[in-house]
Amino acid sequence: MSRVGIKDIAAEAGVSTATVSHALRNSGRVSELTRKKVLAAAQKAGYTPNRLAANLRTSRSGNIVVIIPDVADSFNGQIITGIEQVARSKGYSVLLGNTGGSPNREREFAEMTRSRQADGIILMSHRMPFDVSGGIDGLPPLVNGCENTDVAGIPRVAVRDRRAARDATRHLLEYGHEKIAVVTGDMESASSRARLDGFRTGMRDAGIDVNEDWVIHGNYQPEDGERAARRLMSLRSRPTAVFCFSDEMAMGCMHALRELGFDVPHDVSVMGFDGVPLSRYTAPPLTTIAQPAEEIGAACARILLGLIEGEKPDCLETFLPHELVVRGSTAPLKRDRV
Amino acid sequence: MSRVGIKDIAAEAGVSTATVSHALRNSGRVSELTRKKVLAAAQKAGYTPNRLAANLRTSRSGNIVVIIPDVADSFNGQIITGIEQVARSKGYSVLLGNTGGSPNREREFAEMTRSRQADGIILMSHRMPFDVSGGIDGLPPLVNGCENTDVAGIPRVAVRDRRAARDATRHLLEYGHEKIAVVTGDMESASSRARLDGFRTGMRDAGIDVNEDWVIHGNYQPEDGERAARRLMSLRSRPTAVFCFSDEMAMGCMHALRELGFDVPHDVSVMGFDGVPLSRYTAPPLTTIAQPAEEIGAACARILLGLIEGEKPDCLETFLPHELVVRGSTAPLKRDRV
DNA sequence: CTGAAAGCGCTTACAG
DNA sequence: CTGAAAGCGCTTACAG
Repeated sequence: MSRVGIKDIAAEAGVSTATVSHALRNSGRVSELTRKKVLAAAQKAGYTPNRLAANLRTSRSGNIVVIIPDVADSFNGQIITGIEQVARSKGYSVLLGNTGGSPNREREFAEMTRSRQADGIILMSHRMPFDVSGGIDGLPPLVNGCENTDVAGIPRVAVRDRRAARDATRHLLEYGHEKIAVVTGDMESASSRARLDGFRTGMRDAGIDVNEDWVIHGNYQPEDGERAARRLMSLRSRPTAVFCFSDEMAMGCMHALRELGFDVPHDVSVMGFDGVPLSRYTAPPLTTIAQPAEEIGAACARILLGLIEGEKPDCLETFLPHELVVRGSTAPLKRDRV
Repeated sequence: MSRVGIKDIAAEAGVSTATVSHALRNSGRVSELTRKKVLAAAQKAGYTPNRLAANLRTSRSGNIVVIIPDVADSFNGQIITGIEQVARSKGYSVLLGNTGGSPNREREFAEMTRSRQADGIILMSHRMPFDVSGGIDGLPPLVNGCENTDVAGIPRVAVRDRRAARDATRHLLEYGHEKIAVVTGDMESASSRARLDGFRTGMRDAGIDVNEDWVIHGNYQPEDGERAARRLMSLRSRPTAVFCFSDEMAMGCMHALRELGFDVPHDVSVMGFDGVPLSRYTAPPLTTIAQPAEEIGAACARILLGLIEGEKPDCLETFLPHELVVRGSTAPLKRDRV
């Protein structure tokens, strides 16, 4: 592999290593002629700069780490795609911090900034992986994606969760549903709490009491939706609609309902949240609140790279628009149903 | 951030930097007492080693790069999960090389080994991103996941694609289907060609001719399955079963069939390939060939890390077992159907 | 078991 | 516009 270094190029081109370095990085401090000479020598020698050396010298790794519970989750996958695109376009690489939701691993990945393996962090978690009791001044460049750490001063990109959940609720209300269940995300998460709050607000505005037996806590996975559906349908009094805080939970929910002999949407309407690509393909296709996942990721990356290069972000909260996508998994309430 | 270096720790502990380095890395060349002293000093100073410096010195980045078409794809997501787990357990980090199938980007990410940003590559592509006309001796540590580059000497981890596709075909044949369509992956890919070959073998063994109008080429995405279904159902002579080379295509296929008014499985049986988590949750649940995706990723990582540390792999081809998972999307052929 | 010192391959003031 | 030289913060023979 590339055993040839900047010294060899300097010798070959008959200039100093300083000049080679400038020419290679196009710093503009080198005459056109010299630059050409250097480039030719580098080309001829098949030279590739050793980034490890440049990294040490500049104290920058050129990496960002994205701390995320599960890469294999559809929504997370989209977020990462957006992050990667922007990072690459600006010469950065993405380190994968897959945590499975473990606070320990979140902290381990966050440590990569201290050990200089990463220049900044995109954090898709509601937990702050650093001690901020002494303020946030010592923190590395850090951006929150979707989730909110409840630490003031950390930039964040997300949809307006509260409003989005209220919009979902209104959709079900407009369809005549009053017996509405929700399957939440982790209630430690401010974003999940905001969604629940949006649901409650929507219900209150319509003058309808929330049945607390129909508030089931999940964690965004299909299994959680499945379990929730079984629980709900075993109740004496059953909901006519279920609003899940993720599409994957909605898929699990629909699956369980079907197995229990309920028809979606005629017996029970089901809504999701996220608008993942596969939500179009379920049977029936899923009504959902679509989030611009790739753009959220892209915006996170843009803000983080700005932070790394020393910019102050324009604003701490960037809200991207959500969209109600009505498909076949919700239907107007049949008043005469069993 | 950590402005304190090994020199500060050395001064604090009253030893040399060499000793600090040994103590910190537990090289065993330091007395227990000295080690304790050093560790205490490091602890007290809140010292975190600068990996950039260690990297330059040892000429190892501690990173591997995974070159993959689409992180957001369910199957790819599982593979990456397996890779990440093993890499982390051995102290390596994973750089994300999302290519969207672009040969250019594949090459760019592959260059990260030349620039020392990565110590090795897991390549989920059928294209070799290096010039191997002069042999494979100059190649960096490299492992092929699932895909096959057709370059001899590159370790590879996959299922037996040919056999797996034949098993799928046999399942449909056992259900009485003879009019079987396939939706393939990229035919540039040896793995997709092997699956098609397995299908043809299965058909031939049953003495049934393959109708070439029913061989549709896709690229693993739901849209491809959708398009294939529309094409197939517009034919004068229609298949009674469709075998898709990915679950996502099968989902798209089922969706289109439903929209066209066909019932799955009673009018048309549909099979997938991969066994992604969501395949359980489709309606009807998807019959598929399950691949041990996480284990494939894990095995890739294990072999690659071995290669990086100088081991020769036991064998160049590691085949992991696939499994036919029969669910509701396939059914015995109704002889009397329209 | 411990230390003095070289060096990994770049970048960057500084001087000319 | 160009060069000589210091130095980023570690690790590692080498010597004792």
